[in-house]
Amino acid sequence: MTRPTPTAFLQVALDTPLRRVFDYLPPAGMDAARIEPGMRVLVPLGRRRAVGFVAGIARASEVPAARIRHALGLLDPEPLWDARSFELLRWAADYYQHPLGEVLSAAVPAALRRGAPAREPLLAWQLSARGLAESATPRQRLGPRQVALLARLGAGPLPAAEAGPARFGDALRSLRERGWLESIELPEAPPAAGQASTRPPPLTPAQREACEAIGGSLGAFTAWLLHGVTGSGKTEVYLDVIERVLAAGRGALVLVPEIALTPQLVGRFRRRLPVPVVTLHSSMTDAERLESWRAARSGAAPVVIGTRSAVFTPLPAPGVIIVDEEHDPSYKQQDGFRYSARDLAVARAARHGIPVVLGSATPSLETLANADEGRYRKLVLPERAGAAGKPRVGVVDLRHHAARDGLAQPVIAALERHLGAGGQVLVYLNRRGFAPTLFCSGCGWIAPCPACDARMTVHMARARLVCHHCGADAPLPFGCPKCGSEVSAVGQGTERVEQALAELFPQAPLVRVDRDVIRRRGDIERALEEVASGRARILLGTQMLTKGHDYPDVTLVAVLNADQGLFGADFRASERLAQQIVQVAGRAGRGERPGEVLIQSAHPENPLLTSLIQEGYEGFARRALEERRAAGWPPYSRLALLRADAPDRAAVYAFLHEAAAAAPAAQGLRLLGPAPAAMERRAGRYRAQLLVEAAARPALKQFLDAWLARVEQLRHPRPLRWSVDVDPIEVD
DNA sequence: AGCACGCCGACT
DNA sequence: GTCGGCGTGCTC
Repeated sequence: MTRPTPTAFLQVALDTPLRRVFDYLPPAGMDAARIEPGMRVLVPLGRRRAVGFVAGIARASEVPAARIRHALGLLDPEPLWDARSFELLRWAADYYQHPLGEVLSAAVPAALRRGAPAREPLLAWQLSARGLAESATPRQRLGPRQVALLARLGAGPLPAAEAGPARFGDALRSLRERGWLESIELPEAPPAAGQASTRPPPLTPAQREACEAIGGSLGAFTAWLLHGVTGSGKTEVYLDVIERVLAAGRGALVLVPEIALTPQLVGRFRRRLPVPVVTLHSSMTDAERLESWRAARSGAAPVVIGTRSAVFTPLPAPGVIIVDEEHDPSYKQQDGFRYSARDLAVARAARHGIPVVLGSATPSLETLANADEGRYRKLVLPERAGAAGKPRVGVVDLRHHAARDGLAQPVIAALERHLGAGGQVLVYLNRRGFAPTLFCSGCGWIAPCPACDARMTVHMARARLVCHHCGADAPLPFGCPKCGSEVSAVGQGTERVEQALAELFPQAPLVRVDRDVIRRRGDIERALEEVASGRARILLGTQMLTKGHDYPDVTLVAVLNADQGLFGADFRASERLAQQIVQVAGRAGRGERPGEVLIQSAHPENPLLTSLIQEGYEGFARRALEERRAAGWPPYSRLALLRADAPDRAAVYAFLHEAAAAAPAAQGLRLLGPAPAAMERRAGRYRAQLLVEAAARPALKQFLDAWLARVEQLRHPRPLRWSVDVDPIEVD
C-alpha cells in the first residue's frame, strides 16, 4: 500500500503584466520535493510555452483542478538566488507595485529569461559502458591517436574544450561513432586568479579614516554616505574596502551610472584587485552578460561592477555594496519596473547584514536627509592635499552681455586667455543639435513636432528637423511652410556652438561629445583619448561629459545655459542643475593649475544659484532641503504617481477621474489631480497623472495596496495604458 | 504581453 | 469569393 502523494501546486510568476501567479502541477513524474522557490520552470501558457519562476509551493489551489496543467520541465537544480536576495526581489515587487514575474525577469540576464542554463555547462567526454567493455579487447586495430585518446580517457573525463582535432584528430569522432563515448557535465571550473599589478597609493588622512570606519563595519549593516568632492579619491576608498572584504573571503558589488562604466574604471579595478572582476552593463551582448552573471553567481568572479540592474546579481558571499555617484538619476528605472537601484542596494545590504557605501561629490537631497537624521553615517573627503585649490567660480550676467551663438563676450575672452596660456577648456551645454527652434520671421511660425507638444530641433549637418522626444524627423524646409518667408534657427545647441568655436579659435582642435556624435561602443573612449593626449584643446558637450571622467589639464569650464534647470516644472530641477554644475566644475583645475568656472545666466541673483556659488554644494543643499521641507516635498514626504496615456485625450482623463474616485479613504495622505504631464502630448499620446503625497512610507504602501487593487478592476479602452511610479524622480 | 477569435474592406 | 485590419478576451 502506498500513501496517496500529497498534491503540490507550483505558484509560478510569469513575465506578463498579470499581477498574479499561475498554479501548475510539477512536471509529470517529478517529485515536488525537488522544487523550490527561485527555480525556473518551463510551463504551457495558452498555446505557447513560457519560462516562469517558482514563487511558492502550495498544498491547495483555488483554480478548478481541470484547468491546472503540468509544468513541462524544471530548468534549475537549485534556486537562482539565495533566500535573502530572493526575499529582496519579492519585497521590491511589493514596494514598487509591480508584477513579481516581471520583477524577477528584470533581475536576470535575457538569456535566462529564455531558459538558458544558470551554470555554464562544462561538457566532457568519458568512456561509455560499451566503450569500457569493447576497448579492453578491440576487434579492430586502433590507430595511434585512438590509443592516445583512450589512454587520456582512462585518466578521467576529457573536457570538450581540450578534445580538439589538433590533439586527437579524427579519433574522437571515430570512437564516438562506435558508441564508446558519452558526454557528461562537469562541475564548475575552478575560479581563475586575477592579476593585481598595481599597489595602492598612500592614502590621505581623510581617506584612511573613511577606510577604517567602513572597514570596521564589515559584517553588519551600515549605510555610509561618502561625500567626497571630485578628485578627493573616493575610488581609492572603494578599492581599500573591497580589498578588506576579499581578505575576509567575501565579494563586492559595485554600482556605477551607465555612462561612467568606462574601460578606465574597470581597468583600474582589475589592476588593483587580485581576483577576477566582471562587468554588467547595457552595451554588452546577451551572451556576455550571461557569462558575467554566471561568474558572479558561482563565485568565480567575486567583484561585480555594473549599472542599475546589476543590483540583483547573486553573489555567494557578498561583503559590501558600493553605489558610486549615488545621486545619478540613471539609478532609477524610468519604465516598466520602476525601481531605484540605489535604494534597493541599501535594502539588499540590510538583508545581507553588510555595509553599503553611497559615494558622491553631490549627494542627493534624500541621502543628505538620511544622514542628517542618523539613518546613514556620513564620511567626508575634502579636497586632496597637493592638488590645485578650489576653482574660482563666476557668473556672466546674460542681461548685460549679449551672447553671440550662445557665447557671451566675457566667456569668449576667458576661453582666449586659457587657450593662450596652454590650458584646455571645457564648454558645457546640455542641449544637442544646432538650434532648439526653427522660427519664421514673417508670420511667427515655429516648426512643431506633429506628434508631441514640442518644437523640432534643427540638425544642420543632417539638414533635418528632429524631435528629441519621439524621434520624428523631417527635412529642413527652405522657407516657412505657412507664408513662404525666410526661416531661421533660433537658440543654440552643441552643433552650433561647435561651429562658433571653430570660427573663433580656428587654431584650437575641438572635440564634441554628445549623443549625435557618440553613437557606438568605443566612440567615447576615442574622444576622451583626444583630450587626454592633449591633441584636443576645446572639449564641448552635454551631460555625457560630466559623468565620471577626469580632464586634468582643463583649466576653464564654461556652463553656457544654467537657466534651463532653474525654472523646470519638476521640483527636482534645481537639485539636478546644482549637481550638473558642480560635477562639470569639478573637472576644472584638477592638475597643477587652478581652475576657473564661468556660468552664463540671465538670473544670476537666483538664490539657489548664488548659494551654490557662494557656499558650494553643501550650502545649496541646506537651502534646497529647507524649501523641500516647507513645501512638503520629498524627502519630507513620500510620493507615488499613477500615470495614464492614450491617443484619445478624453479617455485619459475619464480613466484618471474614475481612478481618483476609487481611492479608499486614508489618513495622512493627499491625492492630487488628474493633471496633464509637463508635455501633455508625446509621440501621439496624451499623458496625465494622479499624484499621491503621503507623510510616510507605510501610509503610502497601505494606500497603494488597497487603491491599485481597485484600479486594476477598472475597465478602460485597450489603447489606454497606465502605470504606477513609487518614489518617482520626475513629477511633471 | 502574446495570441487567439471575430466581424468588415480591397484583391489574387 | 478570400486575405487581413485591429477590437475584446484569456492565459493556471
